[in-house]
Amino acid sequence: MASTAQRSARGRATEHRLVAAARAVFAEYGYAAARVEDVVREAGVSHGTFYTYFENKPAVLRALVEDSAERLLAVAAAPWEGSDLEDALRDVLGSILEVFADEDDVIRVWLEAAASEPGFATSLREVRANFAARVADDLAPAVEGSGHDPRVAAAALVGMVEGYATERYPGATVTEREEAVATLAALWAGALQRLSHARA
Amino acid sequence: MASTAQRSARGRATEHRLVAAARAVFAEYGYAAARVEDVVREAGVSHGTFYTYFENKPAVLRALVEDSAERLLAVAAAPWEGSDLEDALRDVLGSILEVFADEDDVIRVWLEAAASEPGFATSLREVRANFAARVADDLAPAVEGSGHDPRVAAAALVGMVEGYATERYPGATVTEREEAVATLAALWAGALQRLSHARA
Amino acid sequence: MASTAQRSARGRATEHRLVAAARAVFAEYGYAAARVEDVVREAGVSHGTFYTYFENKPAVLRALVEDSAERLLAVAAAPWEGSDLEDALRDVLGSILEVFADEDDVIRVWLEAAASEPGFATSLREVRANFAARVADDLAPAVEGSGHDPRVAAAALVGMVEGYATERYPGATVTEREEAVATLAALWAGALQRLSHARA
Amino acid sequence: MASTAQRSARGRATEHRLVAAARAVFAEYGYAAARVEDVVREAGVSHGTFYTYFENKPAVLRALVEDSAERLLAVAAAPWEGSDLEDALRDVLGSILEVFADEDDVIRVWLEAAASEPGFATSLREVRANFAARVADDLAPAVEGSGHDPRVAAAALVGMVEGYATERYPGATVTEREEAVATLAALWAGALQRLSHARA
DNA sequence: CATGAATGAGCTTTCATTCAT
DNA sequence: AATGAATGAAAGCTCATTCAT
Repeated sequence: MASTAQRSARGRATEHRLVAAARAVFAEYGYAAARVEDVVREAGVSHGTFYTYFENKPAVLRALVEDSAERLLAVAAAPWEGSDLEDALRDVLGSILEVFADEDDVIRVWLEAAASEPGFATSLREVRANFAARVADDLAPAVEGSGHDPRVAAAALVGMVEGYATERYPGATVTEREEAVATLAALWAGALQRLSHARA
Repeated sequence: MASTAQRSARGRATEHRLVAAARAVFAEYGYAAARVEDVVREAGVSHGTFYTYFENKPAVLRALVEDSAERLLAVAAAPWEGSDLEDALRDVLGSILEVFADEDDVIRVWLEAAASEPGFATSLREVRANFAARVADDLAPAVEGSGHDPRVAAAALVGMVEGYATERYPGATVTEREEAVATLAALWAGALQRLSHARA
Repeated sequence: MASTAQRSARGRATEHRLVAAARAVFAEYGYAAARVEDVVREAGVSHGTFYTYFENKPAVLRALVEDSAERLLAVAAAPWEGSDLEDALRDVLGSILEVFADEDDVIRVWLEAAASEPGFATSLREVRANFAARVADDLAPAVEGSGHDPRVAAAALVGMVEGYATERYPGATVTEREEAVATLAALWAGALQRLSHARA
Repeated sequence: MASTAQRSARGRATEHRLVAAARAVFAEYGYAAARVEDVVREAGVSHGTFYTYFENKPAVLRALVEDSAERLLAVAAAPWEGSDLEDALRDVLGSILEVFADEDDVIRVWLEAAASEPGFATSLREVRANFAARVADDLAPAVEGSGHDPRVAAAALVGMVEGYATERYPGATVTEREEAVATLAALWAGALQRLSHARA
């Protein structure tokens, strides 16, 4: 039962259509309001077919979330490289915004579902903690002796990117999107510089 | 026969217990998973009584959200005063975090409900836009001619605070909470300074 | 949530109607084929009402079965009194057939449900074991030294009554019913006499 | 395209595996709870194959039941031979218990299915009536003038055997099984003797 | 004001059965 | 003969909402 079994090519195609349909339907109605019926209609399959591939409604979201989580964790783990800090930031922020742009619809329902279904809250916490820990580790040396907690700064900086990425980026023009990377990198770099100069 | 009518003292007390119960229940289960039955049990009243005071389930959340929105808009509108920028930021960030600490549970369900119910999405957008506009206006002169869009910076800075406030602040120790204001103010001030020095 | 809560008089009446309706519907269609919808239609209540009183379909049958089991266990435990063996047997067999006549419809579905739902199999085994143990104890002295196992004889005699009671008794005429008690008592008494005279 | 068609050797083997699988699955889960999916998994064939051999789920049970019914009717029809009554009874009861031991699993589901599906109720009634009529005919002369109804006695005696056979015999030890024939024969003979001596 | 029994629309899920390959 | 993906009718069950008391 559910999507672990071996599938024929036809089966994989159907499963994929269901996943794509779920993504579209969840994005349009929200997770709570979306019905399995909406998903199967969108996918053009029968009701029963849904349950050959997914155990239930949470299971499709889980499939979507797993993919997004994987991409997010990959960006979080990637090396930060560049000629200087701001250059490295531009690079990594560009990647992050790209993932956010692609996965925005999934991330929104993930956030929604996390409020009522503990499993999604857990996976969300994990991804965020991963980003925050990564940033905090990078920050730690610079912040040393400043009296500031690198974990606080990390949470704030991660929030800065997430906030921009989810609130403003999806509706932004191409031009704004391109320029935004530079602006965020500048903000982050400036913020960091202030912390590292601070004396307790 | 919803919550606009004149109430006796007893009536106001019942209504208040329902609102408090809804807040607790929504916080524990999430908005989607919370049932009217859970709310009335928590409030110690009967099923029917709920509908004497609220038209339906969204209506209680609306009552909660209206209060939180009012407080948030008040902080957004408050004058930013202080001997220098960082001092003013510490002041306003302190107020914001205080509100977030109080209203955190409501804000979470608000975010959740916004995903499936347009009304809550609208009010949420309004409050965020209010903050972002306020910050963008404050930023505009400093950013002038830097090539950076003040609206991008504003969204990012608002996101920074919201991110820290919702993710890390609720679980933080008293000490961290006290120090966090200074850290956020420093980050914000440093970020701003970099923007204003940038040349297109 | 199910029938343990305190009920108003009206509530008890509704619950009773549901139990009676379930009894009739199960008897007509069998347990497997009976739908909750059939029960609520028969009871003249809505679908939802069923679930205010019973957790699910098995739960109503459980209510019915508990009552029947209680009556059966009461007959099994009653003292066997009479001027001689056959007289005592007539007395107790009369009681048993009376209960079987009343509870026949419940016992049939109980048997059916026991095949697919372990809970009902267990309760059925318990009641039968109770009868068999009671009879075996009564038999033991008479069978002593005969080379016959009183438990085998007990199972057979209990089966004899159950077989007649469920197969032939329900469709029997009043006259046959009255005479059957004497016939069964004679069979039982004769059977016993043979065992007690047997030599290993 | 059910099981009447001509089959290749391979086809007969598949059909046989399905029948055996159904028997095992029905015995384990009961008829109502057993799914066609369980049967085909047990048989190691695909879903579609089931319907090449059987029209539907009842059809496999029918196949099983027909075999059991045939064996039961054969014992019912067999001549009762022996040096005296008890000897003849031992002979016939031994045959009956043997069939019951073999067909116990089928008989149980047959009983279950009879409660919800009229066809199985009919065939069951037929087999029982056959036994009862045969026994009643044998009894009639001996009971003549006793005031007892031979059909009542027959139903009781058949129930005695069926009761022991289904309740106690399947779980019995080899020794008990061997001795049980003698005990049942003694009970039956004793019971009969009492009836024939009775005066109305 | 308060109660809680009753409602019924709506959604999820199951599973016997079909049919293109 | 065999496969297994797809179907869709049927239930089961939940829960927001109503209303008689």
